[in-house]
Parts: sequence; C-alpha cells; structure tokens
Amino acid sequence: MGRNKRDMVVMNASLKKAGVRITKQRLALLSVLTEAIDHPDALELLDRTKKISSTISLATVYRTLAVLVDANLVHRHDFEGGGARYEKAKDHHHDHIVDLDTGEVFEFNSDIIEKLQFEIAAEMGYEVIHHRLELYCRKTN
Amino acid sequence: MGRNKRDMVVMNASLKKAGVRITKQRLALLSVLTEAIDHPDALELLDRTKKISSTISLATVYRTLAVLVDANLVHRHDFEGGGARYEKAKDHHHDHIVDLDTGEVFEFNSDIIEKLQFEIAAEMGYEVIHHRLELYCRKTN
DNA sequence: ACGAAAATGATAATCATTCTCAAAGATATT
DNA sequence: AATATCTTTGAGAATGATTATCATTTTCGT
Repeated sequence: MGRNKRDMVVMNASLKKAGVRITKQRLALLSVLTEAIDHPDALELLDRTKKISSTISLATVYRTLAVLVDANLVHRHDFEGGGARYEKAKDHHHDHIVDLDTGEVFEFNSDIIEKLQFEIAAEMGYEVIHHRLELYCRKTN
Repeated sequence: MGRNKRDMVVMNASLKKAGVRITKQRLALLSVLTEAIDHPDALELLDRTKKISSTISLATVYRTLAVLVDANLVHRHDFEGGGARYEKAKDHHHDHIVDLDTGEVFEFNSDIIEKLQFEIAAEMGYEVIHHRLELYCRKTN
C-alpha cells in the first residue's frame, strides 16, 4: 500500500510548494489522505495516521489540514451532520451525492451545470470563486 | 410594520398545522421571520424578536427554529463561516449566491440545473431528498 | 553542528448548539 | 372561569467540533 519512494518525493514537493516545513506528521497525514478513497473526518484521520506510522495529535491534524486546505492540496467539505470531512484535491472539480442512510459520499460532475452556474452568477454581476453542490439522496426502491 | 390581523391568523394556522402550541414567543419569532428580507442567524433573530415585542431566550429561539424547520415553515442554511442562517420557506425552491465580501445572500433558481441534478442522481440509482447549491462569489470589476 | 524560526503535544478556550429541570403557560374539560 | 394535564420557557450547564496557548522539540539554511 502506497507510501513508496516516488510518493514520498511527490509529497515532499507538495509541502515545499506550500511553503511549509516537512515533518513526519505532515508526511504521514498527507499519505493517509492520498490513500483514502473516502471522505474521512479529523478524528478518523487521526486514527489512520497513528496506525500508519507516526505519533500525531488531534491539534496537529487540524493544523495540518488547515495548511493543506490553504495550499489547495486538500478540500474540506461541510456536509450536513457531524464535522468537516476531507479529501485530497484532484485535478478535476466534482460535486457530491451524500447517501442519507449510510453517510457514503459519491462524486459526480456535470460540465453543463458548471457552465450554467457561471452564467447565472455573471448575469448578476458576480464571479464565482468557489461553489458547492450537494445532493442528499436515498437509494431508489 | 407587518403583524396585522391577517398575518396573525395565518401564523396561528401555520403553527396549528405544525401541531405545536401557540405562544407569544413563537408568534413573535415567526413574525420576525416573515418580515425578514435577509438570512439572519439565531442571535440576530433573538435580537429582532426581543425588539419587536416579546421576552424570548436564545434557547427558545433555537427550539422554535427546530420546530419550524421540521414543519417546513422555515429553511435552515449552513453557509460557510459562522452559524446557521434561517429564512421563511417560500413556495418555490431556490439556490443561493453568497457575496464573500459582504456576507449578503442572493437567491436564484434554474429549472435546468434542477432537472440535471435529478437526472444525474437517478442514473446513479438515487432519489434526491434535498440538495444545496451555493455559489461563493465576488463582484466583477 | 548551530541557531533562528516553525511545528508539536497537551490542554484550555471558544463558539454554536443542545440539554436539563424547575417554574410558568396553554389547552381541553368540566 | 376553575381544574387538570401536558407543553413550553428561561437560565445555565453540557456538548461537540474546532482553534488558541505555550513550553518543548524539531526542522533547515548557514
């Protein structure tokens, strides 16, 4: 599982670019985020990071997440209920479907919706800096 | 301003329909929400309600808002930063543009986006229970 | 290896919101 | 209108997520 030499180099570069010092806690957390296929919250990230390697505290998880979010390496989501959840930034934007029964999160994207959003904002004299589209759903049948 | 006899009758009916007892605090809060043209938070609603008429506490504001939200008479929004903000439910669904500089909130709606959302969810085997689309914007120029 | 600057861990503080419970108020019934 | 019952209120304590504090440790350019 992940965290080979190439990954390390990439993560080092990411942190450097973010203008922050490289610590084992930051590398470990970034590695956890890189491997994650879901949208874990701070507590879950603390657990996973502790398991994988390092001594890390909740305070550092929050601090590091803030740094990574600022650097646009990580996205933070405030879905309904519970605390914020995080995911490593991907190169393409996407929106989310939240399963109300399981809490699972699925991603989707629609260029058409995207385009319409920008047009609507433009008509009102606004430029979209960022946006969120979340569909809270239940399985059909 | 507002709170004439007709309004009172309507609000009474709304509360009755919600299956809750009518108290002066609830009527006052509902009246504040009815007059509001913005999206105030709980503290702001507390202030306005106290001014308009009634003795009311923060706990009651929160409790009553929960009741009204449950009864679908009021919508609650979790925009980025700060606490939840509320607005009286209108008969048409709408989405929001949030001005990042002023905190102002504008409403818009797009039937096309709406339709696309349902189609996307349906394709993934989901039914949309509710959804949120928020554009965080800055004035152009 | 040295030292300035930054990061960490433990815990206290904060903020929004919910809970608790005794006292006050509302509603149905008489 | 008085009663009995059941609900709501207010004040403050409790909660949960997140941020701040500060002494100690670590990083990294020189």
